Amino acid sequence: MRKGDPVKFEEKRQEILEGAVRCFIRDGFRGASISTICAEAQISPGHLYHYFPSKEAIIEAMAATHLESIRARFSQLADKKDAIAVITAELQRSRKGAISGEQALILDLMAEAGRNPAIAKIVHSHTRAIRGLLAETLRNGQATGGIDPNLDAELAAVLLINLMDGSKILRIRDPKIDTRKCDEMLATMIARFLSGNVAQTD
Amino acid sequence: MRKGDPVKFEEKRQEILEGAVRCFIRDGFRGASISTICAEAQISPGHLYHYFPSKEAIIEAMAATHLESIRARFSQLADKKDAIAVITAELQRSRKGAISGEQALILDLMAEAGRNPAIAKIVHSHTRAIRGLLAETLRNGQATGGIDPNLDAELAAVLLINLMDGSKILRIRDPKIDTRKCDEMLATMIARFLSGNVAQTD
Amino acid sequence: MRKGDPVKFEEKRQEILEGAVRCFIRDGFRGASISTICAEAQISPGHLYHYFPSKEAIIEAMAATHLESIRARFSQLADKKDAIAVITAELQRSRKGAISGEQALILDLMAEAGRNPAIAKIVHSHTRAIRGLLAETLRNGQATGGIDPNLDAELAAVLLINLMDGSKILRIRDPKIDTRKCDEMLATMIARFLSGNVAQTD
Amino acid sequence: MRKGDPVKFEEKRQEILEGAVRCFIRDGFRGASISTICAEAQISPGHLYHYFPSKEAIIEAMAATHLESIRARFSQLADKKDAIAVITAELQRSRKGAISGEQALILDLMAEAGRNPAIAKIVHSHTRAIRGLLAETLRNGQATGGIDPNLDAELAAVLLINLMDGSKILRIRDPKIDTRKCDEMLATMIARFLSGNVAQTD
DNA sequence: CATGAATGAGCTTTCATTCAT
DNA sequence: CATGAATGAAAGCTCATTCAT
Repeated sequence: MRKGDPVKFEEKRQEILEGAVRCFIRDGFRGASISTICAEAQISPGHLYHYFPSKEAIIEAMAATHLESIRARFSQLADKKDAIAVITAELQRSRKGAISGEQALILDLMAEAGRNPAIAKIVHSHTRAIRGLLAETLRNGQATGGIDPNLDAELAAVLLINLMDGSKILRIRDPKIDTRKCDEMLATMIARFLSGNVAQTD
Repeated sequence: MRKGDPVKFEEKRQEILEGAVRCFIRDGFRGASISTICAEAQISPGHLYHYFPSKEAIIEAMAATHLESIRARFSQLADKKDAIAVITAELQRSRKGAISGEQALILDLMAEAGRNPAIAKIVHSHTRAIRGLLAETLRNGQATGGIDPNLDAELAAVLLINLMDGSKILRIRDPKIDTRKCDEMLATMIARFLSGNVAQTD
Repeated sequence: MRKGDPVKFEEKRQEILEGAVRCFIRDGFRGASISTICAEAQISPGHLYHYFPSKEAIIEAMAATHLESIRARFSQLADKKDAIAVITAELQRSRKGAISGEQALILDLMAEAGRNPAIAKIVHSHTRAIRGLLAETLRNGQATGGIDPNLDAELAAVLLINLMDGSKILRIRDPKIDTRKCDEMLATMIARFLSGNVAQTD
Repeated sequence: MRKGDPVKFEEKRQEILEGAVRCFIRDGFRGASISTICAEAQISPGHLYHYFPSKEAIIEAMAATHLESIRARFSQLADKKDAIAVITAELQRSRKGAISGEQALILDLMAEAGRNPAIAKIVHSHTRAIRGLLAETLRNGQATGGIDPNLDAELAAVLLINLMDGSKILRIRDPKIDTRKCDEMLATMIARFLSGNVAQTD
């Protein structure tokens, strides 16, 4: 696991992870085999272990990398936009996103986190980060108006994540769904939720 | 796959499936092995193949059975309650539900549906059924008042399923979450969505 | 690891162990592979694990069985003969013994015991048993005369085992050695030791 | 296998062998891996093959070197002392010796010699040398008195080696053994053997 | 109906060895 | 001289599945 040129080493690691992602999307964490990953990354099985000590470690590294890239994207969005726009942008990206099959990957990741403490830890930390970003955006919205100031920002952030998670399953449940209409109604739902109609709550 | 008494045959099948569910919850679809399932169902591996032609078939039958039981529950609820009550009841069941770990099972199922056409088909049909039930309940609500009549009931049903799916991930993302508060805010969200606040939507 | 007929199960286990012994003699513990053992025992690699949970377990079982058979032989000898005859008989058996290569096996076993606590435990218990038997025989000899009564029987037993162990290496050190003469001199050595010449000891 | 400075080359070879010995003691011949040896010798795997063409060659060189150092020690001892003192000195060294675990190494070596002709050859030559030295010492003793002149010096030397070999196993068979007492009785045994007690031999 | 012995492909991982730099 | 990236065969082991009883 030592290396000469740390830069090249890290590059190769990323290359392998990219191959692994493709395999995980195609076959799932358990379904993907080391030899498939090696074929995808164009290296020999022996050499893979130069970069990762175990399949487990590949999954962990991949989870960390993938979730971090999501978090980074959120961070950028959160800087410039209001909560609704952040969520909307993310949902659209999720649907038309560069990496097809990302949804299944996240589902696998969450299912794995339900059984594997190491993955769980990574997911928890990621979740905290995302939730924090969203909550802050919401608080900004509450300060500048437009968002119901009575909402607990942290909890509302939880629900927004909830919605985004659910929408990853949406296409699996019905691949023929009209994405456009669906996004519109999601926007409606979020808007109504955050704007603070008190009609039926108490 | 021969059978003497079709009733006993079906009973045994269900018994095996119940054991399989426990294994799938504990270890996931790939992680659970036939021999584990046999141990759980107290049956020999040879005999198991009397009831199911393959592991694949067990997963499919289990998916069908499990989703059907969810649908049946929904059907009962939908008869008597309004949409909000249906969702709320279901969410609470999901959290405090008899079978702990059911969430992970559903996640696994959805992830599998993303790769396995046979499972996908089962999920699609189940989704259509649930969505139909919810949409009908929503339409009733629109007729009797209390629910925004401008909402497309089918699409709104999609979103409600969305919320329920997402809330399966919620506890995995953060096991320490305050379930009570979260349920309350979910109710708020749904109420605001369905009641039809027009604040920011147009 | 369960079974229908415990007798057949045990028979098969012994059969596998016999094959394993041949492999261990030929290739050593580490050098022998599961697939070699399977070939020797004429079973498939998967099936081997029906009878033993690991290669480690095979080595342990084999060690236990092998050492036990040595102990049983000693036990029989010790009943009827004096110490010198016991050792002499054993040495001759070791040389002309049915199982050729047994010496290398024992060496491997001892080397393994030096690193592997599980094997060490088995060896220790075996050693205690053998030493006890020899010591008793020696004490009988001391009582009936012919063996120096001043000798500590336990310690003397240790030395006799020492001699037998060493003689396992003898043939490896020089395969052309004159076994006959060597045995004679060993008998002389033992006789002189046990008879109790006080010439140079103090 | 090219070399610039033959002296430095040989020094590095020895350095590697020293590292290898430590690995072989710890893990056995098969258990020790090239990369472990490289780590121990602080050298890269590629570079190691500059000095040795194969792992096999390392074992052989190590065997030759190690046995030669034993022979050299014997040679020194044999110059100045009588046979009993030589053996006693060696036994004590073996027990309290600088390199702990050396016993296991020798056992491994002998077991390997039982299977590997190249190693066997080295061992045979070493054995001949040691035996010659001991036999000469014994003949000296027979000439100057104190050692039974009727003993075949070569054969007696074989038995003394026998004893030394066996005592390498002693501590493995029973780590709690009282080394001091054991050494004393070994001295007694050798003394009685060499002094020529005729009590029960004819 | 029911068992569990048996298979063999495939899994993750290790390791001696080679080679470009 | 020296590195460590790279290979590929083989290791121990698991598992879905079949079959004789």
